[in-house]
Formats: sequence, C-alpha cells, structure tokens
Amino acid sequence: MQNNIFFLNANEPFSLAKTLNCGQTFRFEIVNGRYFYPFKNTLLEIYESNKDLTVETHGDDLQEREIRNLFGLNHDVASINTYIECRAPMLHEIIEASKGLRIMRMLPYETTLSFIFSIQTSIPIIRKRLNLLGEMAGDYVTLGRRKHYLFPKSTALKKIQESDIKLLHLGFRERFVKEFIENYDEQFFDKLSNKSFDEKRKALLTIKGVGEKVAQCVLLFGFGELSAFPVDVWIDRAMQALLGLKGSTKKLTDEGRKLFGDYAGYAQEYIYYFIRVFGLS
DNA sequence: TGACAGGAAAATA
DNA sequence: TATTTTCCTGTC
Repeated sequence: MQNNIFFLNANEPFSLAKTLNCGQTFRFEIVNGRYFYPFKNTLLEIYESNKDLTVETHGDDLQEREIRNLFGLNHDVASINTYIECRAPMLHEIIEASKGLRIMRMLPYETTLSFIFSIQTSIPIIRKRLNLLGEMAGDYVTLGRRKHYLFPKSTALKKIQESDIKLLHLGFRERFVKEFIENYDEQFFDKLSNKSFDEKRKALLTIKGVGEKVAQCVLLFGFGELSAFPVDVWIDRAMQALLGLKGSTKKLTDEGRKLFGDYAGYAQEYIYYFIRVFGLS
C-alpha cells in the first residue's frame, strides 16, 4: 500500500474544521484529533502540525495538486473576500468570522448522489446512510483495526441488491437513488465538465431527485463553479433576515447569484456557516 | 408522543 | 407559469 505525505503550507487562512463542518461534505471522521477523509481510492489522514497541514495518503498515490484542489487551497480567498465585501458590505462580520473556510472540489458523481441523499434530511442522518451505502459496496482501506469505507464506484453500486437499498430507510428518496444508480455513472459527469454553467445546470436538472438546490450544490462542490448559490432553508431564512429578500428557491438562487457574482458560492457558505454557528440575531 | 426538520415532484389553479 | 400539496424517517 502506498503511503505518501504532503506538508501543505497554509500561511493563507485555512481551517480544516470549518471546511469540513459547513455542510458541503459528509463522510469524514475524527479519531484522536486526526481527520480521516475518503477521496478517490485513498483514505486521507489529515492533521494540523505547526502551521502546516499534514496529509498522509493510505491507498493510491495522489498528486499534491489534487489535494490542494480538493480543499480549495488553490483559491485566492483574499481576493474573493474583497470581491464579496465590495458587493455586499453588510457581510463584513460574516466574512471575518468565516475566514479559513474553503469551498471543496469533490467528484461530481459522488456529490450528486450524496446530495440526493440530503433531500429533506439532516446532516447526521445523511452521514449515517452514506456510510452504510459505502459498507454495502464494500470498498475499504484498513488502517490499524479500523475499516474506512471509500465512496462507492458506480459499478459497485449497480451490484447492490434492492433489499439492501431498503435498509437505508430512504423513504420517498429511495426511487431517486435507485434510478440514479441504475442510469448514471462517472462518465456522464466527466462529459459535462467542459460545458458551460447553464448547460451543466440543465443536464443536472434532468436527473430525478435533482432540483434547483441540489443542482447548485453539485455545480459548486462537484464542478468548482464558484458562482453557484444553493438555497436551502437556512439560506432562505438568512436572505430574508439579512437582505429582506423572499420568494421561491429559484428566485432566491438568481438573486444570490446576481448580488454576489462570480463568488456567490463563497458568500453562500460563509452565510451558512455563520448562521449555523451564531444563529440569526 | 406528537411536533418538527428537511427539498423535489406532482397536482392544482 | 406560479403556488400548494404530498412524500418519509429520525429526533426530542
């Protein structure tokens, strides 16, 4: 088994805790103060040492560039923050409180399936069901005595029995998940990656179980489209409280993208992080 | 233990 | 086209 170590210089603001806890990703674990995160065919072990971020891979080799991209360390957050604050000075306090949070760049296939799981569901339940799905598909990395399940490939998911899918207790989401597993694979999303924002969005909306909110999540976290602006109940409430805006999800999505421009996704995650930690005053 | 939390699709106007 | 209703599990 390959095992390489990267020391990522984090002299720019970076907070692993904020990045992993802001609702963009679900499947990480903390064991003895170290973070474990499955990515591609590798389990990443991540910890902060001195001012560096140390990342060990357990499984397939990764390029340092892939890890930097995964955690948004390639984003010029100083410029992004200035850009957002110029357009929306009322976010000053929220931007300050959120420093270190990065938008991750994950894999579109797993991002889409994960956010179909997220429909009308709280984060701990999403995590639990995704972990169970990972166990059913069976791909894992052993570390010490512990098995860490990777996110399943489409080929493994297609082999899961219908009776096992039932055990996930997906309720009305079950038919979305079954259709997704049956009809889509990683290549579908690879083919989309060179298309425009609007073309990707339109294609995502044809998937059963993907509406405006999930599509914006996939654009933002799966395709790196930093102008995407997912509107969930929290952002809905925040837009009314902070900006006096209300309306349908589609309308608020458009308003957010217009207001925050090229980096609406960062503005959205900052707002989400802030109100989940500090509430709406 | 019933109220509540959480988005997409289908139904309806 | 825009608004309302229905769907289901888990938590407290």
